[in-house]
Amino acid sequence: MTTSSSPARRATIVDVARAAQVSRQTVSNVVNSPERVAPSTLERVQTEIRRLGFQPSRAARNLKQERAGAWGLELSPLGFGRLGAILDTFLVELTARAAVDGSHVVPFTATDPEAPTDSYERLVASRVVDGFVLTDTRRGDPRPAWLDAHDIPYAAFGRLWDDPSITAWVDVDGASGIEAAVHHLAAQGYERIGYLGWPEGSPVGDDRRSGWVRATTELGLANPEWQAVSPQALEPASWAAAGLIDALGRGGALVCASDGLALGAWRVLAERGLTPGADLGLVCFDDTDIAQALDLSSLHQPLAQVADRVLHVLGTRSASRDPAGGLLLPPELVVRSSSNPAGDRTTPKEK
Amino acid sequence: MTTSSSPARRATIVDVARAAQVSRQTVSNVVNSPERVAPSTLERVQTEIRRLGFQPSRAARNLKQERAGAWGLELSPLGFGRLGAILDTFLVELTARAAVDGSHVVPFTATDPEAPTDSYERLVASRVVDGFVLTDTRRGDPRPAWLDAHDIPYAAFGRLWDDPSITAWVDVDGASGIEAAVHHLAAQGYERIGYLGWPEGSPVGDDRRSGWVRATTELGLANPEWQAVSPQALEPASWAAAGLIDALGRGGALVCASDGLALGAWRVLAERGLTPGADLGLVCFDDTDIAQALDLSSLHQPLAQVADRVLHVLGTRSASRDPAGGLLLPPELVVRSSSNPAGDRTTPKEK
DNA sequence: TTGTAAGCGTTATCAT
DNA sequence: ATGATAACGCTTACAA
Repeated sequence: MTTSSSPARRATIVDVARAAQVSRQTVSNVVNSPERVAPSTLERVQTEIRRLGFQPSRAARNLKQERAGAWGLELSPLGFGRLGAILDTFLVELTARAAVDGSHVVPFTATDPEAPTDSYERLVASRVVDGFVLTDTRRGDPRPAWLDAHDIPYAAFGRLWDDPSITAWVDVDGASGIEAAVHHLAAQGYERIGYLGWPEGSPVGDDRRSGWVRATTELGLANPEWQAVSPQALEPASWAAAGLIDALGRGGALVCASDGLALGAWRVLAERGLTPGADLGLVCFDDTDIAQALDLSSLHQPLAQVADRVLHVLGTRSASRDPAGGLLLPPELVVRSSSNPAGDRTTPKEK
Repeated sequence: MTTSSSPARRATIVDVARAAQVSRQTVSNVVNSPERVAPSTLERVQTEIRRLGFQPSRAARNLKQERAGAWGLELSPLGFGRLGAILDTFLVELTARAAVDGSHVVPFTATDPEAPTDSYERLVASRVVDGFVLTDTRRGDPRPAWLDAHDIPYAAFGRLWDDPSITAWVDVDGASGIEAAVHHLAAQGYERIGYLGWPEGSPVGDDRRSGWVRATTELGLANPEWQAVSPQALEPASWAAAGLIDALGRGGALVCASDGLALGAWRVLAERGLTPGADLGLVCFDDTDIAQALDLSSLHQPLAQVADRVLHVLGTRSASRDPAGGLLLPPELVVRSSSNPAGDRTTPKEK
């Protein structure tokens, strides 16, 4: 900002037109349909565009085209800043992908918890966004129906559990991911494979658990006693994990519904002087920084792909009930030392 | 989206004008300078505004006012999705505060690491943002100088280390925070207070360490041997912490430059059957979900305040060299069981 | 291939 | 207190 009091004036389409000795329409064509411009003119104009650093004003373009070129994303306290949150990574991916076709992501926070759609209403009414990316979808979520009723485009990261006919979503296949984890652990030689999940009732949690049930049944390893539940907090997770670890014993393995729960299990192992992998197999979900830091095998959500497909759904202005919609992507199992029975990870010992 | 193929047409200022039998200028006045409108007209127009759900189009307003009403925020891989990252929380706070005066935050990612200012250039050139919020400032950061040279408003979360005359920043006072932590530990009765920090050379790390040096000197507890360094990764942090814990012994305490480093120390304690707090005091920095999960005392960064002040700096279109600028906010020490010598936290024991 | 005209929705200025 | 006019910068349709 140095000394001048107002920001530098930026070149407009007229400046370029004047400099290149053409009409402003021609400049517009150079930018938007270069193939309709004679090569010589094209180059002359492009040179001036570069020289002047011209970029079309988004405001003017938006006004004319009656679209914002932006998608709203609610930053819910549920999804951000919590243990094992992955939404920050999703935001990064979404932002990067949106930029490819010149769109933007506009984050916003809910203002009134009583009226969850108010912020959505304001943003479309003022044409700041063309539509929304939903996250943290839940049963009884009022947003999809409201958006549908108001004819507002949207796509969700997470299944829309209420209405199977709405297919404007992309999600990660938790069940098949957990299944893969169980098979991986079995292949590594772990014989008793338990599951630490969230209390029944959450769609995501129930889905993940079903993968464990399916895989252990398939392998003839099913045992309902090797299951425990805990909310997403360290203390209860530790207690639940402790019980499971007792039941499974050395040589057993534990699949956790989240990295946060796995932290509880890891803590118990650490306190008992047990090494993840060597003494007890451990695989978790989400592959957050925690899993990476603790070197835990984890199911990595393909967030870049999710972002890509979410934007695709938004881009194709087909109905939210497109029967081809509803995409389930498999997570990728990242194998680390915690599921390696020959675990060779060393830890500092007392002097 | 149901069946119709285009989104619903939103009411414009003309619709309201027609419905309320006034000119569109009067509607504009009702919205922007209600005091200049006769009470009866005011009410009539406001009723129509509500009835039609009218909101001024941002694109039109932006075009007319030649400002975007938005601030750009680069999502750097450095700041997001890493262990102990707090930028996601900062983004939430920034977004919420910006909304108060109708502004938005537009996140973006760098496209070319070789040309770090390219994305900035594009965003201002197309008038998507009026300026920027900088994070992850570092020595030799090319952005402040570039923004200054191009007369683009900005404010940084984090000191601008290169040029003390640039004061468009807000930061958290790491040194005084650590100092407070040391005093707190001393007051709790811990006698030997060590420090686990990052290798010398990072301005943030050096700043934090200086707080430890200052406080321990002041208290007559200085001992250069009670210091160790490690990069922000679990394995090296554990090794460094192990050495320190040996040197400090029971009844000592450890201040860590970050929650990530503290995780390493916590792990060592766990493996040795020691309880944070009761056996060894532990205080860390950032108060991320990890500190909360492990019940570690931690220095909480006042991100809401930082966001508030950053927007204030951007709002007042004073120069970036305003001598009144450069605000250092104290972090708040959140005391948990890890700095309580009478530590009463129970952990699940083996059956 | 290039240029002309109109309009997107708003607000600042000036007149009534 | 209210309204007419012009302008912000761009694109779409149409005319040359």
